[in-house]
Amino acid sequence: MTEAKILVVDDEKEIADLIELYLTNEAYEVHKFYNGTDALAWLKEETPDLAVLDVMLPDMSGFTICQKIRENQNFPIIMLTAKDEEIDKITGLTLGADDYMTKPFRPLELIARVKAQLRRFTKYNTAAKEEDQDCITISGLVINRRDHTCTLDEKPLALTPTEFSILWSLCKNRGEVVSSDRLFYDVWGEKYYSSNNNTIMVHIRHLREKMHDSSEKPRYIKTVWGVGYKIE
Amino acid sequence: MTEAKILVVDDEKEIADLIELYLTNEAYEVHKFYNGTDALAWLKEETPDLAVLDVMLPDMSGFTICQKIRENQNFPIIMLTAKDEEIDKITGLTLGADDYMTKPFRPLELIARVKAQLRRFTKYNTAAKEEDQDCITISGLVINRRDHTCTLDEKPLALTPTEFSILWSLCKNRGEVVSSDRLFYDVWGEKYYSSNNNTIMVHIRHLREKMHDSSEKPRYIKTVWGVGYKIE
DNA sequence: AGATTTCTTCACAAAACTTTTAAGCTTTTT
DNA sequence: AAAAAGCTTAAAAGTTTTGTGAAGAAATCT
Repeated sequence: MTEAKILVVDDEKEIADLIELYLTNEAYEVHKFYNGTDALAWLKEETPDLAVLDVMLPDMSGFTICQKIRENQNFPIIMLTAKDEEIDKITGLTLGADDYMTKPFRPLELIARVKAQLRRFTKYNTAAKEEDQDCITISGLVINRRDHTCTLDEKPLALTPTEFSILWSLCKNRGEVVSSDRLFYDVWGEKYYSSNNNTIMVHIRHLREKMHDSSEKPRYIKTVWGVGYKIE
Repeated sequence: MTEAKILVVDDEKEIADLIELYLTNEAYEVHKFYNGTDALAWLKEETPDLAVLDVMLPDMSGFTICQKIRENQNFPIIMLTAKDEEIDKITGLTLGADDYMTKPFRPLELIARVKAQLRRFTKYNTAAKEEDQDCITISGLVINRRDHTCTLDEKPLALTPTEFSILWSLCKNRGEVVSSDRLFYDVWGEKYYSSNNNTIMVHIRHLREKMHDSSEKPRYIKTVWGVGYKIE
């Protein structure tokens, strides 16, 4: 791809300018904005080949822009996050994005990632996004989102709505650690986002009870200390 | 890279000469200037592979040179700052430098960083390498940031969060020395920045224990005396 | 409304992890 | 060769995270 069009949004002027400088040196066409509103307005008229978004913007979250973009477009997005923001929060919320970097970052590394994403995108552009399933089976455990049922070794599991959501989130992200923050976000949504209680732990306990799973040597829901829970 | 061309600008003659000495010993081609004007003049004619710039110069700030360079070039820049300029640490990085060191510094560490930057730069510039940003494999050692697992010769390694972060940082910077300060910054973030204890050393020991690695003849985590640790 | 189920909070115990401390060892410098 | 600086080790002390039981609040059902 020659002279890809790149959208850069960051309210810290120096950083935005710096990124622009580096990208321009690499012969990219840079469109730079210091706030989300202007960026969104521009996005209505034009479509970049890639976007670099800061998470913290004065008028809106970079996540919001990311979501808006994903509503109808599929080009790569790289998010910039502050170092002090908890890493779980980042991984939890950067799902719509294709990559992220923590500030302060090495400009050259950003360039490298921009190039990598552009390569990846042009390469797999044709490949469709993963289709979402309604039923997941994990060794004896069957969970169905459509009719909201769950069975374990053929026997039905009666789950409460919250329990079901948590288990669904874990199954959907099978093999990955899902942090408490992430679970909270998945189940309760962004507005109730606060993880300063052990609500999730209690639900996990109930889930494990109903699944006859122990906390020490669990068959399904495993505790990843200091990180979260996972099912493999 | 053989015989990289390196620009050194520092008005303190002893320091500039010292840096030149060390770099020359490493077979680099050094171009040394005691002020910014001469350096900029030289930059109009030639292009180095890397630059080491002092922040405090008699005629202009090192940042100015840095910015001038960044107007049309992308080679790595390492800034030298006085110890008391705490804020400049960040500003230096964000204004276009790729690394920085506070004076007084250990010459060996500067060399390590020069090498690291050169390696990184060539790495970034080499042909398309479809690398997985979340999973690194180093001869038998596999570390995955996404599912937070680590295996050594197929066998799972149970790591604590801190151990995991340290090992990740070392693997991510594979081949280059990571100083204790750098590790501290990577793992704990800037707010807890203080390296006047041997916390890291203890974690390194635990890591080596779990990896069945010895400190005398380590397979993975190697001690680079006076500088830090590295994995190759 | 009253009963039932579900969800959240709290306090405390247990487990796991991190940091500190201190002593011994190795490398580098003087 | 002695001194200084840096690294390793081990164990104790401190902290954080997770698990559990029980109780009260909120929602749902009858």
